[in-house]
Amino acid sequence: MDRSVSPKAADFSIALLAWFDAARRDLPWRRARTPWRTWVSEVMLQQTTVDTVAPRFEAFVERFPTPRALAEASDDAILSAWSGLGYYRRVRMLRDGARACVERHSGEIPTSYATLSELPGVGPYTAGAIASLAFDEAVPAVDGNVGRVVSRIAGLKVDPSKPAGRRAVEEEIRLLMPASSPGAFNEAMIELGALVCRPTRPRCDACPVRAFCVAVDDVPENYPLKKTRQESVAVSCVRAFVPAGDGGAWTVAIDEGGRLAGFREFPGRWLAPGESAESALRDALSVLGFSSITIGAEKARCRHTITRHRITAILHAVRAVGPPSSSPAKPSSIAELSGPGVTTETRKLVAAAAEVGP
DNA sequence: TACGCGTGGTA
DNA sequence: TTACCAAGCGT
Repeated sequence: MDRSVSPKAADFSIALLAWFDAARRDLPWRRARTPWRTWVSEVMLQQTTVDTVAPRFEAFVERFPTPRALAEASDDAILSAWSGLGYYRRVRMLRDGARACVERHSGEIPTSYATLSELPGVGPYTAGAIASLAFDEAVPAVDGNVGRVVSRIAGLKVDPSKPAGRRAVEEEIRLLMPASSPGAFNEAMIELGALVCRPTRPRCDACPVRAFCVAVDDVPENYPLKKTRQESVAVSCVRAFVPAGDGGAWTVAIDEGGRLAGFREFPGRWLAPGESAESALRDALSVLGFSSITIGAEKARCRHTITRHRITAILHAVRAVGPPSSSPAKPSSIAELSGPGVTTETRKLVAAAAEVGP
């Protein structure tokens, strides 16, 4: 590797690593750099901010200290431990990856990029991050930060979120990366993107590698190429608060396989254009086996966004005779309705209803 | 390849 | 208020 590193690349690394040594943040996953802690943190940080992950990281690795511990955990346990992090599919994939370690590697985490890449939920970035940060393998790890930093430094007019753009960025990294400390190099590039080479208002005046940067003399914000975004869609849904016991209400579990699988929510459904809330609720509750349905007043409403769907959820008070025991609907206590087993939309509705009054 | 997947923060 | 995300991955 060293033979391909030019004197200019060596100067780049020296400047970058000196900056990182002084500026690196004290983050939980950096305090003990084990392979498992690295893996967990990288998955948590996918599309999720440091401020969201930091307060939840230690509790998770304390509860599941090894891949084997997570491999053997129940759905309820992992979803509860992941509560508040979003993208719940990630923790199921992490568990699948942990199970693969148990089944194929005696519970150990593979040490090479190639073998890490064969684990479920481990893509090019995560494999590169674990291999380099935990095992010091000299491989690129291109996340959103690194894609932005490298496209600016090299003046690449590519979209690093696409495979072709990512490969172009990886080629540049191979020219720059020092054989002596690839892990520190990758982590420093990520940190540079987060603290200095930001998406908007980059702090080029404080950049340790501005002497090597093409975009600093251009318009840095023009790099990298932006991905085209889907238009967001406004949708409404109606839900029923059918009392069940002391402050509680009937809920249904979301089907396995769909989004938010495993969480509970108030019964209801999307509102078709022009459809009345009353007929939609009557329909949804009948399907679940409720009878003698009386739709009451609006009890609460909330706004909630899931990816590109802007949802307005409206909760109605409803009186009805409970369904037979064969129904998927079950009673939930008031405590459960504001706990980690329900969707965020449900917690918002419960909170909004509490503000109005019981 | 384009899309779906959750959440909380910022402009 | 809405737009745009923030350390991606699987399908």
